[in-house]
Amino acid sequence: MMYNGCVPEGHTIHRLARDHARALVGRVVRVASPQGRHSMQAEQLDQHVLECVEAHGKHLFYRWRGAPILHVHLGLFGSFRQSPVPPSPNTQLRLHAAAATFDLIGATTCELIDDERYGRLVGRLGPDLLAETADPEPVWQQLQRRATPIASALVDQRILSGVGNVYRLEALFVCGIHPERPARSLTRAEFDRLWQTLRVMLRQGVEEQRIVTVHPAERTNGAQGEVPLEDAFYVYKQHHCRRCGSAIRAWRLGTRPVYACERCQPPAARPRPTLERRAAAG
DNA sequence: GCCGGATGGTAAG
DNA sequence: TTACCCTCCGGCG
Repeated sequence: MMYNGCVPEGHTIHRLARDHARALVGRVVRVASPQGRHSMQAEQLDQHVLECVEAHGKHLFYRWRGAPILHVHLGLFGSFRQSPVPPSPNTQLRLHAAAATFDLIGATTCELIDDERYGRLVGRLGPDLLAETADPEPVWQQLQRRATPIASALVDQRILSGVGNVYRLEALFVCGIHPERPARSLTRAEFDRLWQTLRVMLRQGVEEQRIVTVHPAERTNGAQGEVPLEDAFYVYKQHHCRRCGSAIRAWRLGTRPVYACERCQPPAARPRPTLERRAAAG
């Protein structure tokens, strides 16, 4: 299973946690590092019983009976492959129990950590949209304080966790919010809708193991069978708006590509005057 | 065969 | 802001 064969956002991580837990928890797991770069970690984990697998934002944590916590972050290229044929020579870590084999490839982080580091890592993450009881209030508080573009704030994992480049752009489109609007310019109603939209999108991604944000009624190639790539997104890598037909604008925000329909997502009409300006005017 | 991207993140300057 | 880490794949010669 390739999990899209693509770059992971929170939905991929949560799906992996679920699948790995079902296949491996409670079992003695064989752990090896075919590539050799993680032999030390493999030796420490081999033949231990896996107790649970947790996902926090885009981080994975594996807890073992009598061994340190395994921390995995897939980064941009990382993936797990299930019983791959043929196996990649670059396999960093192989987890195997009973009939299940998972190979880790290309992860930026594959390390053993203690509870203190675990606490620090999880502690610096904002609420995880895929956590059942994710609390929107601290996120709303943070956004109200920030002048940075909302698109940038949405992928700041300290504010909220699990959202990546595709989900942020798709959710902003669905909510009619321009990516460059200052985070603090959002109304509470806009924020609530954005929060809800992201939660629904991510949950759906976990189930479908793929990002498809376009509503079935808006797909051009019918709603049956596998959704073709050109029917998956509203704006990400698109050229024309599916709703109004205008050109999708593509540009760079920081280091990341962003896409928006500036007709469906109008830029802020008038920037709110700053305190200084108001003082000068008064 | 080489080059350039790609849904991420960190750390140095 | 920039460099860097990780892998795979398609485009181009």
